[in-house]
Amino acid sequence: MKPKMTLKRIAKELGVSISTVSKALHDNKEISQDNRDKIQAFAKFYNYRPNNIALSLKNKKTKTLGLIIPDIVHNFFSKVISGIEHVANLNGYNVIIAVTNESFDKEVINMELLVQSNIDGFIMSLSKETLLKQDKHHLQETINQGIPIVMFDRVLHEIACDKVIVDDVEGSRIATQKLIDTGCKKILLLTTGDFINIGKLRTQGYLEALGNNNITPDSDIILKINDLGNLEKKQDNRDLERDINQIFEKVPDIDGVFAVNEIYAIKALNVARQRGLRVPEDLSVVSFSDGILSQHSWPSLTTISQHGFKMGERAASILINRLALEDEEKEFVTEIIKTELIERDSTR
Amino acid sequence: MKPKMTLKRIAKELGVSISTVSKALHDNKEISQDNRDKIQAFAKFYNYRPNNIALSLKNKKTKTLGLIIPDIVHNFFSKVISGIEHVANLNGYNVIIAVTNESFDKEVINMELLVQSNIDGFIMSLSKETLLKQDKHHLQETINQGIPIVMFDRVLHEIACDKVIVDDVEGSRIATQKLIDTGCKKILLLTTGDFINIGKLRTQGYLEALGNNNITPDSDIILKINDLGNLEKKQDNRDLERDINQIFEKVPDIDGVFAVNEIYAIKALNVARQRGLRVPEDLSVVSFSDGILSQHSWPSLTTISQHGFKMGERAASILINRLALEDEEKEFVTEIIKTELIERDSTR
DNA sequence: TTGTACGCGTTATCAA
DNA sequence: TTGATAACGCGTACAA
Repeated sequence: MKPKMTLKRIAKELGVSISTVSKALHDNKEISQDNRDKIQAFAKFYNYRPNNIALSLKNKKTKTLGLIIPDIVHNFFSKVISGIEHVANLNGYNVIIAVTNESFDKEVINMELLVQSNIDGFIMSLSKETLLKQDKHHLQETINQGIPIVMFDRVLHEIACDKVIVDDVEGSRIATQKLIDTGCKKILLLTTGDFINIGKLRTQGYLEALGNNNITPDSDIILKINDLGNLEKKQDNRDLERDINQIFEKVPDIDGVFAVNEIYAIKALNVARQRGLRVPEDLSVVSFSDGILSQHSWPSLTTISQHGFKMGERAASILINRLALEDEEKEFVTEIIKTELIERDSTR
Repeated sequence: MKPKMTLKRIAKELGVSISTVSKALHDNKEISQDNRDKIQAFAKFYNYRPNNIALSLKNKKTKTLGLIIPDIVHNFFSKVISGIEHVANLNGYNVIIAVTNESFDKEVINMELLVQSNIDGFIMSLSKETLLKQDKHHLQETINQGIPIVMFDRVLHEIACDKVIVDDVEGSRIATQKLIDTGCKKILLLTTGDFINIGKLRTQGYLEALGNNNITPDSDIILKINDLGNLEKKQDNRDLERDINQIFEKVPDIDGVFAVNEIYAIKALNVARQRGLRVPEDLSVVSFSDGILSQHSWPSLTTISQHGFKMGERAASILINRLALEDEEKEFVTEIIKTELIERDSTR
């Protein structure tokens, strides 16, 4: 195990000073062509690479981005990470990922840890608990420290920073309209509690679509599911199926379902099967979040794609651009990623 | 935006020397109790945190782990990452993730990049292309540079390093045996090309189970699928369903399917549906890799769980232990994570 | 054209 | 009990 090449070692071996080596490697004209060639050849031969830590210490930049997400075992977030990774690498940035597991405390701790790791900026999606508590002191604090934040998907609009979001209202409107267009009259909405802004917004889109078509909303067929954890992981989410079933019991002529995420949609599919309803003949289903479940379920789900990969790409490039600007003057932007209706077999 | 607190600033404010401050903050008895109290209080008040970069420069340790994975949008890898994150954070380590997209070149480049970021060690799962080419120079090189590697799942046994794997042979044997136990006589195997060692090993387990029960293997019902990319993402994987269908055409009395991953199993489910076969009454299906698809498919899939989270945890703690040892003497270990049969609705 | 010296923030050694 | 100094690796302003 050979020790690492450094400017110092090169200098000693070649009998010149460190700064000569440094300049030569930067192809500085101050240094004679002869020496430049010699030093560069030597460095190349021994595969010299400048020490990033030393550079970081000097430049006060680590070329590292901190990424805070609620959950990594989640198709949407995985896609976002992919997108972030992609443009980060293109620009010579590394990405450190920290997972909050939807916990406010872990979000705060992770951010502090990453700040101490001297990351240059944050990309983050807030935990459910943070959204619920509406506690944003840690966010404001990091911004005050001069560390820029780009929020995506789950954002807090009161915070002055860049944001990348999906037009949840529009996406839901389109989804609901699709159901109406294919003849649905009674559309069950499966959504989250209002404290999650995406749940709230998607509910709003649903209501707007109904309004546009002069359909009176019926609170009996709006189910707000309050789960703080991660439903995908829970074994005991039978409860949800039971709740959905009860609604069908009460309102048997439901002919459409709009679910704000894939899991809810799958549950609806299961209930339909239990009740002998054919999808899409008797019941149409549209889901938000185009993930792996939608593609492989039976029947495959018509969904609203959030373009997670693209969201990640945009978030990363916005952050990297801001970091490149040095002096903070550019206005904060809120970029809206267009959603897209992907038609599959769960609708007519 | 206030400038960061440093030893130097504290020293100046308090009118003492930098080294006094440093010692006081380390509660060094050399420094008078008075001064220690004063300095510590001051530091606490101004929320002083030592600069990790400076520490890294001195210690030649970054407390950062490099993670190289083929694909992040993949349930199994996500779980492994979760496990790694978990123990890494517990031990004060950060994790930098790089994705290879199954490409050898990206694997090489990413490793070089992370080496330049001065990560302390690697955790990695090899790309399909690397397995195919059997090119391992980049692995050997990093090891020679004194950077430890822990490989998981997709490993190369010729490389001297720690490894965390699943007993693919045993898992497959158990899966196949389960099918045999429930009465299957003709079991279709859906596997990958042999160049992927997990495909090879799982095939071996299948064959062993047949042998144990005096069943003669039939090459007509062994389908080796050669995909280098990521099948999950391909739209045109209809081909696979067609191929499976053809086998059923040829061998109509197939009554069981063992698939080495979830996607293949889902495809089998689809083909069964097309052919009017009831699962599990007419056809039983067992899959490897317990992911989100297995839980939510219809019927839900009996699978072999690889315990991805645990694999990640073990890989990380093996690496962190080795890093703590400093001088390399400990023997390399190969840890085998027990698989587990998770029975769901696709088997009787 | 080359080299010296300093600073980034920290710790450790040695001198006062 | 305290402080000055060197060192980690690099870049650069300035001196030679």
